[in-house]
Amino acid sequence: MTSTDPGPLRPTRQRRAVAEALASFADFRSAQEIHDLLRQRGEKVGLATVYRTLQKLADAGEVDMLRSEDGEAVYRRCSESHHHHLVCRHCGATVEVEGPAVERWTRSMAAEHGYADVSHTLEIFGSCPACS
Amino acid sequence: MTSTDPGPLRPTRQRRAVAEALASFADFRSAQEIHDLLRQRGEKVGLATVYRTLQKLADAGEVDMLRSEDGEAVYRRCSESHHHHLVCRHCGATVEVEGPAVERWTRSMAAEHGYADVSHTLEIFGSCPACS
DNA sequence: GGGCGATTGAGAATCATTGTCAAATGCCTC
DNA sequence: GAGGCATTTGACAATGATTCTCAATCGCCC
Repeated sequence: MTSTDPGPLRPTRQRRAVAEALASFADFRSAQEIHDLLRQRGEKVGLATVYRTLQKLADAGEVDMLRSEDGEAVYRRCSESHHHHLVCRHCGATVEVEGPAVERWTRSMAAEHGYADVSHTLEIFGSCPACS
Repeated sequence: MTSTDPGPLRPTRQRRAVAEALASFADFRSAQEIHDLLRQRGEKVGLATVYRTLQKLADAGEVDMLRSEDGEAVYRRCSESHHHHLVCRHCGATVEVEGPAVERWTRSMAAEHGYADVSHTLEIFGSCPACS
């Protein structure tokens, strides 16, 4: 089944460390940056473990994952409801935005062309007030 | 200066080959797939050249470039107006969609938070009629 | 035809991400 | 609290896309 089997997911020291690292950031960070932060804090966590943990958190919907323009995966803790991001392309400052208009629009576009089981990705980039 | 003068862009055999390859596809292809096609056709074009050419075409706005879910860059020739894509996640069939609603929405979201110089990316994924 | 800068190609180099597999750990049962 | 066992971890190799290097070629203009 594609329906996610919740699975056990044991709370280990490493997983807690990654979760805390995420909590200390306000914007998107790559797995490598998170790994570096943990290193500096003295937490010993393997890089592969950071990747694995981030993926699981993303699957569980506890963090957002998106691709920066050069294709690198970046993560950020987030509210649980469906939303999108307004990201400053200079400093990375991020605002969560949402609105039924887009959701409705994507759904109707998909329906119009007979597409089922629809999902979408939407990110907005710009210069934040501080960087303009 | 960072602002690079576009420059002439010489029409070479290789660039023509890549352009023709793109013309023969209706959906998104990776640089590697395009390179393979050229190989099969007997055209001798280096992989690095295919990458370079695709990037230039994308910069010039003659092709669309987007990232598949696993971060790979994929390209497709496209109409010139601003639009988005409805992509079948099984077979890759693509439909170009557009609508002022989203454009308006993203602009107003950005304005509301004081962001300037706004751009956005939006892709819709689903199962096309043939794959459902 | 010649000059010359743009372009190409082959392969090395980079770099994020994933796979491997033995060792370590968390949890459950007794 | 000890033992059994599946999950998780970590160090490092492997993968795979993309970029870099640089000498050889090519296209354009005179």
